[in-house]
Amino acid sequence: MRILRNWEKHPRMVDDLEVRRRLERFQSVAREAGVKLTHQRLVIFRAVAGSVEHPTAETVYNAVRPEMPTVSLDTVYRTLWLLTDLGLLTTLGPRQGSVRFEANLEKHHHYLCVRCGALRDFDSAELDALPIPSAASRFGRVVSSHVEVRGICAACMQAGGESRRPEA
Amino acid sequence: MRILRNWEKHPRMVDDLEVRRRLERFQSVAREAGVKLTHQRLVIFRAVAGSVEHPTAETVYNAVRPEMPTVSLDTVYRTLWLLTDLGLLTTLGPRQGSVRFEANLEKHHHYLCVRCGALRDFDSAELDALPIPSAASRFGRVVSSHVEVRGICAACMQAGGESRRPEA
DNA sequence: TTAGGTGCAAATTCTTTGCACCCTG
DNA sequence: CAGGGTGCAAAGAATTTGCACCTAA
Repeated sequence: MRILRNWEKHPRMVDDLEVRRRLERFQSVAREAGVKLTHQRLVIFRAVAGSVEHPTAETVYNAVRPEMPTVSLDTVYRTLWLLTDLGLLTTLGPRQGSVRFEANLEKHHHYLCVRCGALRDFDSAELDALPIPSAASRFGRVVSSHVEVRGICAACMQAGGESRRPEA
Repeated sequence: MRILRNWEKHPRMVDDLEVRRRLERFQSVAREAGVKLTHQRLVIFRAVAGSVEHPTAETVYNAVRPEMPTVSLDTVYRTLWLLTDLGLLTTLGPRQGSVRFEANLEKHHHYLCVRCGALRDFDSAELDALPIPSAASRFGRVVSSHVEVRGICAACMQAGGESRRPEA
């Protein structure tokens, strides 16, 4: 059993209405794609859709086991990637070892704590409107862009926090 | 032996003067920190300092072996993390499996190809000056920020590219 | 009914560690 | 010459895969 990181200890929730909206979308997208709506998939998607923490596969696994003690970690992985392929989730690329998933598909930006790895969304109309410099579009087609702000989160400032290898 | 990704096939170089500047900095920082200047460290640092590709540990390993056939992959790892701890390198967090390192410590931004994983720097005075919204600084102290632009790079657009699991 | 989904266990991939020898300072 | 550094091999963590059974449609 791995040591829990700070951000894994304090699950925050997405508001209920939004979760229901995401679940509906899941059901219609899945049906349309001819993908079966299994109990596992529902529960796993709900776990991600209801979290604001950008959980890892293992975090989702832990969140889901009380309700569904027989799931296997590999089903969680397969389901998360399936949901990503269906366009229902987005991944953030591994930070400190593990890929992290999110169900927030709206344009937004990220705050990353380099101490504990906490990763939170924030909105900013001003940043949404950033121009893409030609220095960037020179490399190829541009699909999206967002700002990543790095720092030390309030919890870590206060606690000292278990300092894992930061990524600068 | 893993299949090479597009960006691993076309090593680009940093200009010579800049590499020399970085090597000098390395020597003085290492000396000051009481860290030994071994042949391995020099060669490994030069490999990262001279590349514009944000190489993984394994990419560095391959780049360095012709010159130093007896290095071990774990020495490459230890050296890269040492250099990072000394503040001479920065990491980008793993993308598609592996952590990637860079020696460019100036403020800059990133273009990421979601197909092949190519990751390139670009500069933009305008983006350098972007304001940090209070929605972000609310989470804690802010240390840095940069823009990440995602898209499909020119090589992949043309080639079709081996499509690895993209990170959206 | 039946193809797709799941659980289990084993395999892979990336990275770190323990230990004995080596080389820089 | 002493203590840090290196190479080797083995351990660990994260993720994927093969296979036989199960279940939603």
